[in-house]
Amino acid sequence: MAYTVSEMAALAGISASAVRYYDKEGLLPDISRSSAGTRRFGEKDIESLKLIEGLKAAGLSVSEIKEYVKLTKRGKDGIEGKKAILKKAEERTAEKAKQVKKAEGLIKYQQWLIERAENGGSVKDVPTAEVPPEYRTAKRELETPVKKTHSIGIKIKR
Amino acid sequence: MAYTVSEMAALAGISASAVRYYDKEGLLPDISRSSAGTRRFGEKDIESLKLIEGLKAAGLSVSEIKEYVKLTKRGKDGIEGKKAILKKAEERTAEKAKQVKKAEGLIKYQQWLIERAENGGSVKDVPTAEVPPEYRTAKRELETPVKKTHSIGIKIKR
DNA sequence: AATAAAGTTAAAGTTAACTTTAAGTTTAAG
DNA sequence: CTTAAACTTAAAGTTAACTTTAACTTTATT
Repeated sequence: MAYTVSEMAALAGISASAVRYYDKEGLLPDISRSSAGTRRFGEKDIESLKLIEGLKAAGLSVSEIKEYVKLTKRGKDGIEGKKAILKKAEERTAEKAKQVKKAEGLIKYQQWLIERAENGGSVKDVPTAEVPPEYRTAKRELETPVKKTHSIGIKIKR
Repeated sequence: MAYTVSEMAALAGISASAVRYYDKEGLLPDISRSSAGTRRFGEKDIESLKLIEGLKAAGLSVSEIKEYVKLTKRGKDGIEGKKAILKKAEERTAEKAKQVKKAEGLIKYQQWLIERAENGGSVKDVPTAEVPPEYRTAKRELETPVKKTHSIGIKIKR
C-alpha cells in the first residue's frame, strides 16, 4: 500500500526526478514521509499524479496545475478559480488548433510547389490561377507577412 | 530598393534582432553589406524572410529551415531533402493535432466534473455509466496513466 | 555488519529561439 | 561638423520543465 518515489514514477510512466520536482513545486500535496525522511506514497497520491498528468496533457503549466490543486483543496470555494484556469487552457488549445491547421496548409502548399517544380514548373511568381484553391490561403500567407494594422509608420527607402 | 535591418523587420512584423539572428544562423543567404559593413536587404531578401516565417509557422525548427534554404539553393538536387523535411514536419503536425484533440477532451471532462460537483455530485469515483459518452475517453485517460507496454518489471510493495 | 541500490537536497545544467547588453561604428539630419 | 539614432558583434540572459550531479543518508539483502 505504500510506494517509493521510483515505484510511483513507474506507475505513472514518468521519471522519479519528475515526481520529486512536482512534489517540490507543490503539485503533490501532503506527501507523507517515513521517520527517516523518504517519501511514502499512497493510493490517493496515485490519483493526484494521474490528475497532474491529465492537466499537463490538457495544456496547463506547472504553476497552473499547482493553483488548480490548491483550488481543489478549497472545495466549492475553489470552483470559480478552476473554471477560469480551464477556460484559459481552452482558449490556448483553440489557438493551437488554428496553428495546426495553418501548418498543415503551409506544408501542403510547399509540397505542391515542389511537385510542380519537379514537373518543370517555375517556383518564382506562381500565378494564383494555377494554384489549386485549397492552397491559396497558404500562398497568401507567404505573400503578406506585413502587419498592416493601420500604418504604424514603416518608412522605407533611405 | 535597399532596406536596413529594422525596415526589413518591420516589413516582416518581427524584431530586428530576430532578423540578425536568422542571418547569423544562415537562414538568410548572401545578404549584401554596405562598404562600411551594414546589411542592405533587397526585394529577394523579403521573399526569403517570408519563406522563413512560413516555414516557422509550418513547424520547422531554425536548423531545419537552414537546411531547407540550403537545399533550395541546390535546385533539383535538393528536392528529395526538402520533401523529407516537410514529411517530418507533417508527422509532427499530425501528432500535435492529436494532442490538441486530447487536450480538448480532457478540459471538457474537467469542466463537466466541476458542473457535476456544483450540482451536488461527488467527484470521487464517478461511475462511467453517469459520464456522457463523449467524455469517457478523457475519463479513461485519467485512469490509466500506467504504461503497461508488456510488464517491464514494475515491482510494487516493499 | 557490510554493501549495493535507492532515497534525499541543493544547485547547476539543458534546450530552443530569441532578446538584451555592452562597447564601439556608421549614417542621416541639421 | 556635430549629434542622435541606428548599425555592428560577441556574449550573456531569458523561460519552462525537467534532468543531472554531488555529497550524503537510508533501506534491503546477504
